[in-house]
Amino acid sequence: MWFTIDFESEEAYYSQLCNQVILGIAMEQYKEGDTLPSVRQMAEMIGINMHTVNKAYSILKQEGYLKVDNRRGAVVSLDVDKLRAMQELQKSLSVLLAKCHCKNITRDEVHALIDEIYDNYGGED
Amino acid sequence: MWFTIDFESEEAYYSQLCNQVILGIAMEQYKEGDTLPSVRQMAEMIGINMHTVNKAYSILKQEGYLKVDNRRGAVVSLDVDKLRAMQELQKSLSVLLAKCHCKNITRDEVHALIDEIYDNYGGED
DNA sequence: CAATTGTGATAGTTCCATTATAACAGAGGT
DNA sequence: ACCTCTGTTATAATGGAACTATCACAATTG
Repeated sequence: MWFTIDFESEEAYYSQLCNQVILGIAMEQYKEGDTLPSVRQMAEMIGINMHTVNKAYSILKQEGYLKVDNRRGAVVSLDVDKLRAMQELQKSLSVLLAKCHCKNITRDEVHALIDEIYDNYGGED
Repeated sequence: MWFTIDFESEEAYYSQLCNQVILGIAMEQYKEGDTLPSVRQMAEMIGINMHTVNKAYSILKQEGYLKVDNRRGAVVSLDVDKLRAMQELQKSLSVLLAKCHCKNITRDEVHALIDEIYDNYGGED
């Protein structure tokens, strides 16, 4: 996986990194038990400060994507709290779909786009 | 429509207000040509500063939900740039659906949730 | 003229994001 | 034991965003 930070983006560096890790897990380039680069390695690799990487890893840990094993570093470990995830999904979608409706994007177009994106992630779900 | 600010939320006040206006338009409680409360009225009504309301209105204007008519105030005026809206939708969904996949939320569950939410907005779309 | 509209300038406060430097405990390799 | 690497914490400094406050101005309506 190739991690890169868009230094021109308005999105915070730690947020960009979080999202890329989640994308990597969803696309199964990182699987349960795999280790991510250490905070120092990752920091030097993508050109940001160690603490910014640490902040991203801390958030990912809290949200149930990683666990930390001293010496091994950050290990992909999925803690599935489906109920909470569904609640957050509903909240995000309510605003997102409101915008779609205002912009004349039909329900079917949203469904089609979702199928298209979901095909990039693991096989059968 | 009842506008309220959650002062305990991490979300910025201007962002909360933007989303509520968009929700109001999507649910057709505000229609093309309707006027929103003036920046001063709205500010006093929901208990925040005039300039924070102005910031929200400016963003909504730039994103094509309002136009500003001196003396009348903020008028709902939908400028549909569907191509841009689709691009932003795809970007938002790619991260959102990655999280769903990691949390074992199936494609069908996402489709069902979308139908449920979309039913709250205008009729036939 | 009076009142209200959006808008702009300026200033102050608070908080977040980011960087920098330093230090510490825990674990593996030699 | 010693060295090295891990995450983690503390502290400080900087820049910028969010929010508030006050004053002011051009434009429009009654």
